[in-house]
Amino acid sequence: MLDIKYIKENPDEVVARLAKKGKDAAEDIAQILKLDAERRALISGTEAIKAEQNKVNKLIPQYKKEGKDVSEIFAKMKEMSVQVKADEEKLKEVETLFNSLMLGLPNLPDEDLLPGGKENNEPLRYFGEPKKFDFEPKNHVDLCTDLGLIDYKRGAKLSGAGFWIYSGMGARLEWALLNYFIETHLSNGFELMLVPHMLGYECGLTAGQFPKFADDVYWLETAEDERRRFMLPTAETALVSLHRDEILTEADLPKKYISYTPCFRREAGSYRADERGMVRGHQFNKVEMVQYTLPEKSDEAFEELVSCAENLVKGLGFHFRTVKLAAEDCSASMARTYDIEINIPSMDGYKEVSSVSNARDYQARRGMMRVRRDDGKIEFLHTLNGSGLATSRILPALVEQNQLSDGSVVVPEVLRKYIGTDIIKK
RNA sequence: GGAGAGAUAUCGAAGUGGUCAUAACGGGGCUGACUCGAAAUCAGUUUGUGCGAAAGCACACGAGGGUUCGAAUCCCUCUCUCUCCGCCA
Repeated sequence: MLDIKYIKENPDEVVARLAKKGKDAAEDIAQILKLDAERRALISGTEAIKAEQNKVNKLIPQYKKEGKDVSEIFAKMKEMSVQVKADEEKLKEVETLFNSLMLGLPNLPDEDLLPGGKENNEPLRYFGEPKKFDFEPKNHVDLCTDLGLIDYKRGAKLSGAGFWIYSGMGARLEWALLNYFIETHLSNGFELMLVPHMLGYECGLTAGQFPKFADDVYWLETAEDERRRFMLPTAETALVSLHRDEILTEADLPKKYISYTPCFRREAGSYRADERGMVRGHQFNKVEMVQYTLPEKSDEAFEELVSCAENLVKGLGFHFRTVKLAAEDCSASMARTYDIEINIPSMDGYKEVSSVSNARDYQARRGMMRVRRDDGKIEFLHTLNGSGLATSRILPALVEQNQLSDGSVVVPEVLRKYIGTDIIKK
């Protein structure tokens, strides 16, 4: 959520910056400003009556004690109470509309981002060289099937398209990756949290996924009188609500969390022919990093998260690049995002394995997450998140980049201690 | 699944229709006094949100509704916590 005071003072700038994100917000902003004026007029009007009510109210016990007639006062009070009720109803209407417009506004992109979409994404740095093969490399679907790493058929049997089973060495490899990620993060001072995989609506709202993208997640069927819950699409949705409605102290920050969870996404209509195998499924495994920081420390934390993600990929020995996303390619909640993309030889170009973002105070405002400064002042803190990492793109890249001419796959050094072998053969 | 109890500030807790919400009483924290220092003691201080240029005003007793001139207090719905019974990895 954006700051209404900021919008009020800089409406044109807000519209211009949102335009960079591909959002024409001129009408919404105009409407918001109108509703805000209405809202404040109603508030001060109602409060004046309430103050009068309170004053009169104090007289009643006194009058009664003295045996005076209170019927006149009662009549006056009734009148005021009717007025207040009417005003409050109106206010509620205005605020409902105001809030829904405010919640619909995306975050402001940072000033230095290029406008527009993917075409304006800017690669910042490359690591390593693309893999060259002196034989015809196989794609990861064939490799994984041949080596018995992934059982696509039985995955589909169990749950349908978009699901697969990690089997045999594939499951070992997947688990090894997760172990490698988690151990690395722990050594970098992150705290591991194992969170619920079913979440309440407020979590999605705070993270910024709701109300707009509420249809992109799986909702659990619940009884009429039961709280509605959805399967989390990323651990960020849980981790970013950890401190909802809390006031942390300056000494509490930064909070550095990681969590491993499966991620559940409907991915309705987004399935593409070139995304075979496990590149885009309804369930995938991911370790997520989240930081809560002081506002002035979030840029530093952002760089830290990017390098944490980069180091994980480096550790696996992969060629990758880090890309600064153009404004429109950043998700709605985020002020800036860098993607780490690796090369999957059978696919054109690069695929995202990590996305690191700074939400600044956007999520903090939605979830009332604040920090009490040492001088006693209270302000919104900043939240950041990044994948560290999602395995569903790493494993295809791993088997494709590390394949040998006989179809076996070399296990990266860092994973060997978890698997107990340096090569996966038929 | 059945039965019951509860939710008030930083913690425990009082308040059962108005004069009792910064909120009794007790503890904790902070500041000061006493002290070489500490403990003990004494004094002071210690919620958040909204509106407002400010003074200030309003709101909040788990959440949302209702009754009433007036609700922490009465009524309804929901959320959460605890206890007992049943079931159970």
